[in-house]
Amino acid sequence: MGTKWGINRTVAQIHALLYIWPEPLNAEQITHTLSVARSNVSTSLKELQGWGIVKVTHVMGDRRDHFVSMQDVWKMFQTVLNERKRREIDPTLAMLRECVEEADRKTPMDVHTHARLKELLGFFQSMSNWYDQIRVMPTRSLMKFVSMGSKIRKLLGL
Amino acid sequence: MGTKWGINRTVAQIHALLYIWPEPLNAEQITHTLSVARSNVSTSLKELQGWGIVKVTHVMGDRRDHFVSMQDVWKMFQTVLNERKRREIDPTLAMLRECVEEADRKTPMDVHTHARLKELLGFFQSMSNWYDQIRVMPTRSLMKFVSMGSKIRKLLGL
DNA sequence: TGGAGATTTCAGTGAATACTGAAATAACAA
DNA sequence: TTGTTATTTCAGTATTCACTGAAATCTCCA
Repeated sequence: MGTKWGINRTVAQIHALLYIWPEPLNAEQITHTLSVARSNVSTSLKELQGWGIVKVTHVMGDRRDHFVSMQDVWKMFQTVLNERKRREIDPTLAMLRECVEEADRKTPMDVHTHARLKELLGFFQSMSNWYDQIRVMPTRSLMKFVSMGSKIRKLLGL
Repeated sequence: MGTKWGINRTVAQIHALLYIWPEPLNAEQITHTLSVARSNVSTSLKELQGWGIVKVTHVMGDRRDHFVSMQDVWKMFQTVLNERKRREIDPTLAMLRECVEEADRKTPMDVHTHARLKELLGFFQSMSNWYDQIRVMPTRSLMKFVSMGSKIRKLLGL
């Protein structure tokens, strides 16, 4: 599933391994388990730390860095969502705003094109706000919120 | 943003063009506008039709196929979400179920590993249910639902 | 039924991305 | 310091994915 969402194989594999493994693993162990180059493991671990879902720990009497994955899937979901918003949604939003502004200035602007841009911007703005809601929810609330299913519509009277 | 989400450039470009363009376009016109090979346009259009967000139309006195994009961004969001669920979430879910079943049979199973698998399965199941909710919402309800923002938490007493 | 235009298929090529291994750097203990 | 182990960087290579252009197929009209 990872590759379909723009995540590279090694990164996904390492994350899966750390998620499921009961104890912290060092880079060497990961290298052996997955049969990939040591350097590849190093890069991928940095990537995962960049996303905030893998952390370094240390084990007694061992100089080497050891790594663990975040264990709470809901927390993990929030973390990744938050990071994707920051990296991908926010810049898109900024760019769309510029587009609309520029379109507003160019007076003989095609009315249809203008409408499409504004609709798109509106959508992204709503989504952005919604993401912000998810981000600040305590994990437990998020779980409840998502698990609720059909009750939501009734509650909101939609 | 497309490539980061596993969408290829040409496909994204063609979709953007059709979304913003006021009239239906034929493959020839797309080829010229975007400077890509005719065959590439053909393949990409098939892809977009496969996702259900582009449709064929015909214009009077023209044998050639013309193409239009879905115009309602919210509807489009639902359509893509729905398709991604079907293609990516559902198979993952099935595979996770198998894993958990197999783990249940193997009696001296690592308890931590088992717990992780179950947690992951639980998460995907919740998400799956939630997706199903989104799918059946009328566009207007979805808009309201997403736009509501902070009111949701209050309403749900979270 | 033949043929012109429209569309698709697909083998080959090109571009982007992932991965490796060697060398550089960093961390630390003696 | 100096040597040892751990980690990172990066140029080169491999792999995957995207794209092209030619040929095949399809569609429809005369």
